[in-house]
Amino acid sequence: MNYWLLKSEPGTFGIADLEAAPDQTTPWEGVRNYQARNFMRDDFRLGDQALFYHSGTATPALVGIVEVVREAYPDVTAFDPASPYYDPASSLVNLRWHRVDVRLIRRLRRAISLAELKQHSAALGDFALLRRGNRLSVLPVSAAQWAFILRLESVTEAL
DNA sequence: GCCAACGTTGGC
DNA sequence: GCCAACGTTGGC
Repeated sequence: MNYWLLKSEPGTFGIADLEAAPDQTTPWEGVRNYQARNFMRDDFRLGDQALFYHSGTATPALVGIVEVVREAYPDVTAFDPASPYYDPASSLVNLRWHRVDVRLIRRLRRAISLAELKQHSAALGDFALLRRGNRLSVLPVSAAQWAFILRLESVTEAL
């Protein structure tokens, strides 16, 4: 089983939107970065879990845990000229973009902010989220990082 | 709103 | 294949 982190701006699609979605499940679509796509297309497996991260907010933070319930399939938003994710270079015979489906497992008991994660950068090791200038919207999380973050969830923030 | 990081595009 | 221009991301 692999662990991941998925970024989303809550103004576009936040954890509240996922909670409100049918079966608390959503296609993770609109990813238009090759490295992020490759993770989803090549490495996302049924049952993999991912941290749900809110970006572009006053306090960017981890807010939930989701599970992969469908492996990669065509991201048809790329075919729709009316979609903000439209990409005329993608078609069914020359498929460029993929999506997966994820289902909410649960919210975190408390949001864990980026600032808090940075305080634990030594324990987290080489964490893609904390790498300088990282803008990847889909990134891997090691089993050790995953376990550490879930332990952190149970701890009152030491500030 | 600013700006650094960095991916993509396209001319050559 | 190089690289400048440009666009986007995302923290602050």
